[in-house]
Amino acid sequence: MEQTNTNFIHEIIDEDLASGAVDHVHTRFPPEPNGYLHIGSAKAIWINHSTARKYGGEFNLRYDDTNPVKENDEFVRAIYEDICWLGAKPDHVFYGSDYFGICYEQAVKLIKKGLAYVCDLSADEMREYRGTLTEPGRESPYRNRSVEENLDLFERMKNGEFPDGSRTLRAKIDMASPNINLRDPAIYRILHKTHHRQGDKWCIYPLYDFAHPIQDAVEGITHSLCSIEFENHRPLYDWVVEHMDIPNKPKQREFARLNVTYTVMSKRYLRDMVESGLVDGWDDPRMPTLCGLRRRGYTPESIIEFVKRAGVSKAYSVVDAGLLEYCIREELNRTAPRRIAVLDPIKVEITNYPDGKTEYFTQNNNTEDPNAGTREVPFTKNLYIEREDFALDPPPKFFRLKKGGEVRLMGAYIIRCDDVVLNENGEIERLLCSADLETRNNNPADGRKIKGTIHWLSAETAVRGAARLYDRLFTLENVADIPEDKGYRDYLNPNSLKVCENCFFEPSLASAKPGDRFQFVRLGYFCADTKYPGSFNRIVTLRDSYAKGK
RNA sequence: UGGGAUGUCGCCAAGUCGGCAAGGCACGGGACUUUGACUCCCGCAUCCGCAGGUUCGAGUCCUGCCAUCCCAGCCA
Repeated sequence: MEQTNTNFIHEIIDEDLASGAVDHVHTRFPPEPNGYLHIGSAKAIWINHSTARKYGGEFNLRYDDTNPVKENDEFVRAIYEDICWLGAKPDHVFYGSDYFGICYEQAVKLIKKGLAYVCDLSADEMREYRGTLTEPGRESPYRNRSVEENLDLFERMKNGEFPDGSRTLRAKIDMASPNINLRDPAIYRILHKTHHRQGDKWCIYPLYDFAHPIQDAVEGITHSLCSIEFENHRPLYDWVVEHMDIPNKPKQREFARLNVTYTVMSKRYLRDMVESGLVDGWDDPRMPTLCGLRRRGYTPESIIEFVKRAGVSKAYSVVDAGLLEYCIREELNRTAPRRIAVLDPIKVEITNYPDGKTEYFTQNNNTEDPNAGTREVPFTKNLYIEREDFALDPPPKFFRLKKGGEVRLMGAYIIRCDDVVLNENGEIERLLCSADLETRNNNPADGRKIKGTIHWLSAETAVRGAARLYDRLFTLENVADIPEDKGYRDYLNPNSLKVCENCFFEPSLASAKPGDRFQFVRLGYFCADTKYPGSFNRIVTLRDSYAKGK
């Protein structure tokens, strides 16, 4: 990944470096292993990783695994895999839960300093005492327990003497603060639950606001870059950092998270869609997860490029999915081999072409890349063309095949449609065409211009297969099955997935390996699916100007 | 309605000490074209949430409004 552009985060760091506040840069990406990474995560990964690289610093992956009820090892593995795939292999991998001992020690020190206390209020009571946005909170009756009592109670919490929810450890800050996060936030809770990594070692768990700054401090993080909804937590983050006896004092800085049009970015909803069976799994090609995008055929480079182009600021924004599509087209136009596929075939018979004859036509593997070479494609009397490339009743400016009209078979002859054979239902059975055999490698001698060029396949050699067409990124089907109160319902598109079961491909595509990407000429960019052999996912269409009548 | 943050072209986003609005996507027009793709030209904010003020001059300073987002988990 190249680091050319800067942003306001880098300006902040430049100032810190210039003022001597720090002499190096160390960042981290701290996902909670409670789901798979998505394209929104890619922004956070890129910002933290590229910032570290730009300043020659280090980049940690740290699992923020302080809540055992939502986390598991499957997510831990998947996150590492996806972050590496993106090209942001971390210099170090840590687990927040490995610092539970340190968190505990720091909590004890806080108690000794009179800055934390054990509170016996229930969750409901605590909420009541907390006040509201406009009214200050009230102090807990347990707020002024003695240090000795707090120490004793906290130790007994740790030893498992109390049931879940019966007590918390709270930071003693200010119940009247206009910032609700500062109204004596709970920093430890009792939870008798097996942790995916720590097992049953602990029955008290530190909350995010307490654990996170400690994790950052312990790892030597200089800049803790996170999304903007944590801005309200910064005073608390600083409070914790201030009162820990850890020399490193990391700074939290915030940026706006990534939103993309038509895209559900909430991990909760994504999990819901997976668990309800609405999608194939976390790697369903319609999902905005990194593994979903990967299976769909997106490259890590295109995703990083998208994130970079979308930019970094603090303003709420929704980036047009068209930008992501642009990024993958731009890359694949340069790199993807061209192949021919006919998704919805219609038979064409070249009436003036000999039975049993086969000639080979040379096709460019990639017109954008002279080094990509060429390949030989067989031509025979019977062909398939795309049903859409013929019109019985052509609209204005229809440059493709019509009765009595001519069209160029790409890389081969110009043909004229002489007759249309219909079946008993009045549907097109096949087209009877004649080829201008003089036009193999050149234009007509009489100077007539043939505006349209279409792709074709020899019916004798084409191989059958399937293609899965996704209409727009991340849109899903079966809207009617989804309750109206689901937050992701508005993002769903009932026509999002079309499976073409009766496609034909160039013979060479039969040996495509899962993950191989191609441009199917005139149809779009496709990727051989990793789950269904012989089927191709459409990553994105080509820009389509005949839809606009140009 | 308390606090915090943000508001520059349809969507993102640059805009140093105030000096007279980058770029990308999208879109429109044209050239080229054996992918109506690609590529290449050209166009696309007299205006910077609104209203005042300061100034020779303000997107950039001041004042006051307005709008949107975040915060009342023993989630992160």
